[in-house]
Amino acid sequence: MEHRLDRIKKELHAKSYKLTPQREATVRVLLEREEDHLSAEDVYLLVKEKAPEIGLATVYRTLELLTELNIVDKINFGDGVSRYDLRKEGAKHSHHHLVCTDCGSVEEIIEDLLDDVEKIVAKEWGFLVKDHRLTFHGICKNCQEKDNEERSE
Amino acid sequence: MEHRLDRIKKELHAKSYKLTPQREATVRVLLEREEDHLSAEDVYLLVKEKAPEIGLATVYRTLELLTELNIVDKINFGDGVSRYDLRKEGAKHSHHHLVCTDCGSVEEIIEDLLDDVEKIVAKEWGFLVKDHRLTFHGICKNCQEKDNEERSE
DNA sequence: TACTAAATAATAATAATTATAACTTAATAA
DNA sequence: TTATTAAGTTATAATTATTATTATTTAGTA
Ligand SMILES: [Mn+2]
Ligand SMILES: [Mn+2]
Ligand SMILES: [Zn+2]
Ligand SMILES: [Zn+2]
Repeated sequence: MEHRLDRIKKELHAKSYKLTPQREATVRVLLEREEDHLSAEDVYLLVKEKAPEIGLATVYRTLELLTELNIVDKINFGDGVSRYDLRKEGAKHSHHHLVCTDCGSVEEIIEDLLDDVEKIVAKEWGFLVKDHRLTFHGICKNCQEKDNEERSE
Repeated sequence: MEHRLDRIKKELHAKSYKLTPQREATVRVLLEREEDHLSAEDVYLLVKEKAPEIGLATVYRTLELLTELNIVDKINFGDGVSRYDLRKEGAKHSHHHLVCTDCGSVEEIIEDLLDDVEKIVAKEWGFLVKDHRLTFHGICKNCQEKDNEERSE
């Protein structure tokens, strides 16, 4: 954790952004809750535990900055809020998501499954792909099993 | 156009929703601007030309209903608004998009490029895919050509 | 330690979306 | 056709998410 924090500190300094305690606290929250997909408000409430004086606008500004630096991805699952998702160390692209329409769970696919598709897009559409957003909507393994049990009772 | 409108009328009636003039006007706008990706406000302004007395909330309700019926897809390109995208006739899935980060243009890919990926997701993650959202961010053909010209000058 | 651009807190403002309540109407069937 | 009524609409208010403003503070640097 300290390792990744250090890398992020360096990325900030490399672009001559200051490392404030507020920014550090925000990054710590994102690292601690890496699996989650927190909204700005979620992040704000968690950061407040470490740095109670922080303002919501500062959290928004920090998340915007981290997005600009590609440290986090700003994603949207169709509820009214933006969510902020830490990139895996060294990842070039946003990772994929599996959203269960039944229980609401969100699984992550770290492996990049789009290489072939991107080749087609480059070839057929002449589009130079820089990044992607891929989300599947459907029924997660758990919910399928639950359904099966209920049906066989 | 009248053909597709009729189909949509029938889909509404099949679920015992009424076809009001406001809904018809909204659907007509969506059909006329099929290539575009209109926000609720965009739709509202266009519908007002046909039905000046319509309210913005009615447009929101109508778009919500059409989304529920999978006649439109509610999509989000990361600017602050939801956009409403008519499904192609008979399409089971939301289609893909190419968003140019340079000029802001949005191209559509109607062909479904995710069949193979979905098979992997089903097999490896046990996830039952019902729909997907795929957007590529990058540089469109036009902007690439413009860049090349400038560089060679 | 002093300097200064950058960042923050504490608002206020804006923009998008949803809720409420009184009125209107599309579909249905007598 | 007309009466009925659940569903839908308008007008407006409220809520929620996000961004802007401004006076104050501070991180990085010399
Ligand atoms: Mn994720
Ligand atoms: Mn589209
Ligand atoms: Zn589930
Ligand atoms: Zn372009």
